[in-house]
Amino acid sequence: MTTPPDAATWTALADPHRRAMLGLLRQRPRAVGELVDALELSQPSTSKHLRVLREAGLVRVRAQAQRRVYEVDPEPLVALDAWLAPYRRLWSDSLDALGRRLDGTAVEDPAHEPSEDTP
Amino acid sequence: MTTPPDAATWTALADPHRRAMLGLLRQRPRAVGELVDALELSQPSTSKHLRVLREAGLVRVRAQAQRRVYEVDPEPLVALDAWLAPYRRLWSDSLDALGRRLDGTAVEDPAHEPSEDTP
DNA sequence: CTGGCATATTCCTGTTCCGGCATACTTCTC
DNA sequence: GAGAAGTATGCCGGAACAGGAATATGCCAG
Repeated sequence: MTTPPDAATWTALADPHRRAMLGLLRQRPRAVGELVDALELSQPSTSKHLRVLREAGLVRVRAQAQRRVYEVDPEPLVALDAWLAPYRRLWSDSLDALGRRLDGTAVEDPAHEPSEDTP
Repeated sequence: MTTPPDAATWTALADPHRRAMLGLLRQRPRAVGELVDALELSQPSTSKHLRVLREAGLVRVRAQAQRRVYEVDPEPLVALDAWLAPYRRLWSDSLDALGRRLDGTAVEDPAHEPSEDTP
C-alpha cells in the first residue's frame, strides 16, 4: 500500500531554497558552508532549512570534525513517487502509447486507489 | 530538459486538504458541493482551495449550469514526475537491481542534472 | 423578474513561516 | 587553555496563509 508521503515531506519541499539545497545535495554530499555559498542565504537560514529537511527525513547528516556534511536520503521521495503513481495513468494513458511498461505503474482499475491523505 | 514544476505547484500540493481534493478528483470529476461534503470543509474554504489548485493548473473547471465541475489536469504532475526523475536513481540503483528500464530515467553521468529551481 | 440554488469573493483574525541578527556550542589549531 | 572555524539555536518583525462569516455573482425555475 506504499505509505503516502508524510506531511513534513510536502511542506519541506514547498520551499524553493530547500528544493535547491536538495538539488545540490543530490549531486554530492556537502557541508553547510558549501550550501551557504552556493545558495545565497545566510548561514543561520541555511541551517534552519536543513533542519526542516532533516526532520522530514529528506537529508542525513554526518559529522566531520567541526563540519556537518549533509546528504540526500531518498526514502521520502520514494513515498512521493508512490503518491504520484495513481496520477500517472492520467497522462501515460493518453500520451504514452507504449503504455504499461513493466514498472510499478501497473494498470489498476480506476477509482480504487488508497484514499490517502484525507485529513 | 523537462520544465521543473512551477513554484505554484509545490505550494498547492503543500496543503493536506488540497491533496485530498486532488485525490478525490482523481477518481472522478466532481462538483464543488461534492467536495464540500466529502472533505469536512466550509464551502468558501473549499472554493478557495480549488482556486489555488486551479491557478496552479492542477485542476480544470467546466461549468454545468450553476455548478462547477472540477477535474484533475495532470500536466503539473508530469513536471513533478520529471523533477523526481534525477532523484530516482538514488534508490533505484540500490534497490532495483534490474536498473535502467527503458523509461525516461536513463542513466546519465552523475552530478550533471539541470541545476533547476535555484532561486 | 423573483426567489432559490451553487459557487466565488471579500473582510477579518489567528497562526505559521521566512529572514536577519545575535548568541551558544563544539571541535580544531597553536 | 585561548582563540578561531563551523554550525545550531533563540528572538524578533514582517509577510503569507488558512478558516469562518457575511456577502456578491451567475443561473435556473416558476
